[in-house]
Amino acid sequence: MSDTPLPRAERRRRTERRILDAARALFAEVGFERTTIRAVARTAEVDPALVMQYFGSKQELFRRAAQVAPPPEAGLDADELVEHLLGTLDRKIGDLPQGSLAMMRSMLTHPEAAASAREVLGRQIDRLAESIPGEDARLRAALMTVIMLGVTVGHQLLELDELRAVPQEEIARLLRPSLRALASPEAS
Amino acid sequence: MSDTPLPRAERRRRTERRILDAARALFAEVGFERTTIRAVARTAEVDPALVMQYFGSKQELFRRAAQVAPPPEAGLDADELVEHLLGTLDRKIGDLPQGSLAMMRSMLTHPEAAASAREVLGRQIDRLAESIPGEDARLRAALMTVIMLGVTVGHQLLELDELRAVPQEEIARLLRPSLRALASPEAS
DNA sequence: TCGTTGAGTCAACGGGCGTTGAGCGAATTG
DNA sequence: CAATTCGCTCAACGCCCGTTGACTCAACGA
Repeated sequence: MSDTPLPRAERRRRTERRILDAARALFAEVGFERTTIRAVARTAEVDPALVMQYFGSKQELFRRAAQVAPPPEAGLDADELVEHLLGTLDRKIGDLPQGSLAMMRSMLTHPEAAASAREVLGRQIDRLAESIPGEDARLRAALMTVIMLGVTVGHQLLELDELRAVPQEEIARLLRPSLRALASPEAS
Repeated sequence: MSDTPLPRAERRRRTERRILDAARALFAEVGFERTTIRAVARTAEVDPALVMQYFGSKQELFRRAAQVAPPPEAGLDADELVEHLLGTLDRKIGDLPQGSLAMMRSMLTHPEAAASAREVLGRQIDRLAESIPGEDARLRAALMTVIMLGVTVGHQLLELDELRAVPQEEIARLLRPSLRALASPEAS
């Protein structure tokens, strides 16, 4: 068997990664307060003291683990914007979204997560508002944003059967007119 | 001064109420995990042991404090339904809504709160679906529900400036077409 | 080969938590 | 007025948490 004992630096990197992965999964699953350093360490098969040694504090570990997806780029028209938002719906698995879930899971109870969520949503609102005409662009942008927030919370965090039972395209199809109504102001 | 020493039963009732009010406020503000029996007792100006004596456990205290608003009645048509939903937007202050906030604040991190939220939202989806024609009524109802959820979370819990800055009627006005698009299926 | 580094462990700390049981003293009851 | 009830407090319990400092030992560099 290939038992090259692995160089020290590589071992270190892998261990840190394992801790970060474990933290991400736990933060995403049960949120900041119910995730313990001890549980993270156990999952990563490591001593709790090592988690502290690498990340300094639980708060800092959370900061490193809970990363959020970047907001959409500027310079889209209203329809492109809607499609971009709907496109974000399907990112369920993988690395970055797991971090986003951790952030969202904790945003109602952990102050720092709330601050971060506000900042990210604020940036998304800014981007959206640039592409929406009219006086109340910011409010419309905010509503589009919280609509997506609600769908995500209901789907990913509360795991509502009604949303989980159908493919993402079906949700996107039904949601499209609602978002369009907000993206392009006109007589209804 | 009127120093009628208050009958025992009355004192008891008032104390229990004070505890319940304190619990509601704290659960609504920081959620289940960060709310401590000791803090509730301090706020209600009472000994922590008394809270236990009256409510048995922190979990049971939460159950009593975090009550949710009843779902809409059945038998409305689509437009009435939309108006009913929009009407629920303004309940910011008062007693029952404080309980709802407590529930919502904790639903992403406290399992029992999550279960309760799922149940309440499920009932609301049921009610809405009854009044919506078409094959995908339940999915449409679910989307209307999570849209309102998103607005409420953004407004009441995350306290997004963009939503707090405008009167509730303005939000209702902009949201109405989006909800109508889901409530009454037709070619867009 | 041998001293040095550094990844990883171990045992313990101080503190806050939910919870409990004994007790006090004023309102109630006969 | 004596006996009893009961609202309420006090002091403590065991537990788990985040965090720390001393330690072990294999990989490394000279």
